[in-house]
Amino acid sequence: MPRSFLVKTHSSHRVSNYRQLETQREINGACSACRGLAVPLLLPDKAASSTPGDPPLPWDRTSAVCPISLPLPRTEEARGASGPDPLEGSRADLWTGRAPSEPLKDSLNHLNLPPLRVPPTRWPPIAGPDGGQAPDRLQAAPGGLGRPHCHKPCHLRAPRCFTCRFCDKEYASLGALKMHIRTHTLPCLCSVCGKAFSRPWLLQGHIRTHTGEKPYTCSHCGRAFADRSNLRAHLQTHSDTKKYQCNSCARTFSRMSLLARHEESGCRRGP
DNA sequence: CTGGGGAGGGGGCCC
DNA sequence: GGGGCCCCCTCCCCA
Repeated sequence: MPRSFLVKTHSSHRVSNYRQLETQREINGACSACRGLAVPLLLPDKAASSTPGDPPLPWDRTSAVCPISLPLPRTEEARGASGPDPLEGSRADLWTGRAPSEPLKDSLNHLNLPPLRVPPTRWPPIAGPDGGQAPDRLQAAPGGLGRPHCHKPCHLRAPRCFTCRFCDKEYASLGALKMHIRTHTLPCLCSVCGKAFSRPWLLQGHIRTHTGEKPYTCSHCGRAFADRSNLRAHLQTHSDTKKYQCNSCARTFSRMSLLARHEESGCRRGP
């Protein structure tokens, strides 16, 4: 069973757009693990800010969340040369207090998050749909991250378990719970594009998409990849034996996802 | 429909 | 206990 399968099984739960999760970010402090991560290159055009005079955007306020230093020259020419930023509206929504865009509001409703406190001194208020304060989704539980005891039937056989107050997942240790909590709070923020991640190394991998760094090289063809997993998947293409076989037609595939898509499309060839 | 690259996610393990 | 890293996975997109 895939490990990720344990948490999110339905595609409807997948958050492919980080606008949906940005409001969940841990507010009351920077992610210490992300300190020191830097992007030593020019900002791509798509990361340029909006028009001058607009309120400052997240990447201009690195002190707000994760203080990832970004000593980048950002000229007005670069700002002006870029086209409209598809994420601009949502970013501005989150950091300026303007009412969230409709997709963002829908996402918030979809997430159905429990409340969590937002310290007003560290985080700009997010306007709700009616122009008032947004629903208080980030309010922390009194005195902790989660519920230290189960008050319902618990699937863990541990004498004590910790339940995530965001999604009711249960963990045998507080450390495991804290790690899980990060997937809700997303404390690691990319100062280039504003995307948020649960862990520093995820952010590092994302930063490579900005830098173009590809440290993983295929020993067969020399092709480079930014992500080890993608290299591993690529290595499968060099393999004669494909791991995943269709039960109906015996075709083999290099990836489970390809097999799944093959079966979903309706394999009628038979064995 | 298929193959593959790119991006990102989660839990577990080790130090 | 925390952080870094690993492994395995999914989803999206394009040719």
